[in-house]
Amino acid sequence: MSQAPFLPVLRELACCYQAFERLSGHHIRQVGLTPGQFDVIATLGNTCGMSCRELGERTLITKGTLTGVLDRLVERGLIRRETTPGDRRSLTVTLTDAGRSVFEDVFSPHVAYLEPAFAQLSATELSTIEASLKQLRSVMEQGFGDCCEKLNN
Amino acid sequence: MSQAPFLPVLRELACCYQAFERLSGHHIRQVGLTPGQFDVIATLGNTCGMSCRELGERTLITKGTLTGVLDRLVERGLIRRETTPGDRRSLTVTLTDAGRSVFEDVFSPHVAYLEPAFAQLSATELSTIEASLKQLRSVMEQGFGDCCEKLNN
DNA sequence: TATTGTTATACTCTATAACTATA
DNA sequence: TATAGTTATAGAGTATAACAATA
Repeated sequence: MSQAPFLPVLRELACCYQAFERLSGHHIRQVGLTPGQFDVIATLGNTCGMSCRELGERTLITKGTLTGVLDRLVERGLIRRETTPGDRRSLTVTLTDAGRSVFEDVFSPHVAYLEPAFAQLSATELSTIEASLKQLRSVMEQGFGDCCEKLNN
Repeated sequence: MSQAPFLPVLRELACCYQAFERLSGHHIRQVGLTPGQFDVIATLGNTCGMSCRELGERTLITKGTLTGVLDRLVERGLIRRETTPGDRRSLTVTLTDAGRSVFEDVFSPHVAYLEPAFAQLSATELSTIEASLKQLRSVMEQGFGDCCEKLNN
């Protein structure tokens, strides 16, 4: 299972991501949001809205699924679908006031929650980690296009 | 959204993992396996089997879900549930011959598929990346226990 | 013809909790 | 009492493809 020298890296990547998911997922579910829903809220936070297409690209949720995720968020009054001026095929998705306040109530404490753990790392260490991740990602994206594109058809 | 200096690291981690999922998920689905099913097969590969509890801990699949995943793999003849000598509550899950050959047919070509991309990285670079991931994970696991424990009750 | 988003289908995963058998 | 797995339930994500409206 460890013939190839890069397998430990991939295993560690998976474990690392799962640690992150567990750490953040716990917080998120307490507000009654699923990871996908939080992803949408977090992506819309601090923006003035975007099309479903762009939202799908950024969250990596395919368009068929996205419709359902957005439906549930609309039901809960957290987002709004508006017609996009200039292109009547497109819809612009924005946070409602309630959505914005969920974003603030969840995201900021979330950051605050993570803060002490990350305080142990120096700026240099953080840069090294970020550089490592970027390098790893670029290797895996060889010929597959950007991380956040081309998923919705 | 980027007040905290560690947020870019988390964003990059998520993107990096998604790149990996996309890269490997594509291959896996072609064999008709879901990520969870592949996870089980890969975890059982090169072992002589393990209990559902251990399998759940390693794959991070909770026990309720695991039953269903295993059912589907049994249906397809890829795994077997056997009684564990010494503890009649426990079941030992092992790959069947068919399961082992799926493991070999999928996993090795999978590694071969990834190989050229990773060949660009030197041994030193790989170590740096692995060290970064380990450091990042350890920070996120502060007080949360090991990556692969305590998920099933 | 191509793009945006919705609908439809069938399957799978998720969280949770109650339950059986065994220890 | 605690542990190993199963069952049950309700909700949500996934892949895929066909579809309507617009460009």
